[in-house]
Amino acid sequence: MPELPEVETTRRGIEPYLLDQSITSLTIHQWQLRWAIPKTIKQLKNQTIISVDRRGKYILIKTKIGQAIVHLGMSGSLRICTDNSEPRRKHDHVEMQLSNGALLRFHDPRRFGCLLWQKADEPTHKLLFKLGPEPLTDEFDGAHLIRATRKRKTAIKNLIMDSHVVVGVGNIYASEALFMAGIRPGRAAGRVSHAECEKLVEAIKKILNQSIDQGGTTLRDFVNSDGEPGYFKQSLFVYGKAGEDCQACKATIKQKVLGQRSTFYCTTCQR
DNA sequence: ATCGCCTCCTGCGCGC
DNA sequence: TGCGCGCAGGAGGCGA
Repeated sequence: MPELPEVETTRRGIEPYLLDQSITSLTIHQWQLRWAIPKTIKQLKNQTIISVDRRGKYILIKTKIGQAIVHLGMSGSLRICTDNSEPRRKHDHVEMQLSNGALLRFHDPRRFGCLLWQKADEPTHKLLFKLGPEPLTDEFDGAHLIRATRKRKTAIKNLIMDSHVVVGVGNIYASEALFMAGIRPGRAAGRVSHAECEKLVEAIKKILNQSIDQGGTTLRDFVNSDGEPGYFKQSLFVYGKAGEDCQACKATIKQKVLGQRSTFYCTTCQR
């Protein structure tokens, strides 16, 4: 399940193959993703890619006349094939042929991802318009989280996973960051102290940065590789560890559902 | 404005 | 061994 570090690693992995290349053909094998791919996506053909950016978990492939907006959902991946004999796999829904001979493939078994098109003269896409700050910028700081949490009754874990508050914090790292900050996931956001907000912000940045650093070593897996691209197993303290001993205090890691999502925490380390 | 539930889909793991 | 069931999950959309 791609979290922000995986998406950023994907962006870095594909960027060198896409930048300054023109799209010589675009083949859609499956139009029905989370939302149907718009027919207007065909405008990409013969356009030159001028940048490959990321906003939250959205990858933005920009040309002069507009940009493709790609989301990997939870099972999506983007891969580069430089060997044209490599067969298309099941669930390779979109193929983008580039002028340098590379082929970009969008693979997504569960089809929770999306591929949308936005013309350059249109206002910011509604999916991108209301997004909160990037977690790794200075804009996301303690003061921001304090502001966002005051008088909020929703669980702090739900709040940090809300993309209007901050983008890119997924279910796994939400549990991990709250463990690192010593905060119970279910606590009302408004009851998290200023000092704890500062701590939580630092924990989120640390976890995401660590994971991106690890991803850097797997960049080559984005090209001509079998299996899934270089997603990485960061060493996790609580996620998926229900029933196991907490590595910090030996208490048993608990699991509960919060906002319809599995949540893991240590009742001793987190208050 | 805020909250919480629903939904999309397939692969996997479990129990029998 | 094989089958069927239920769960997992990002995040927008919607009803209350």
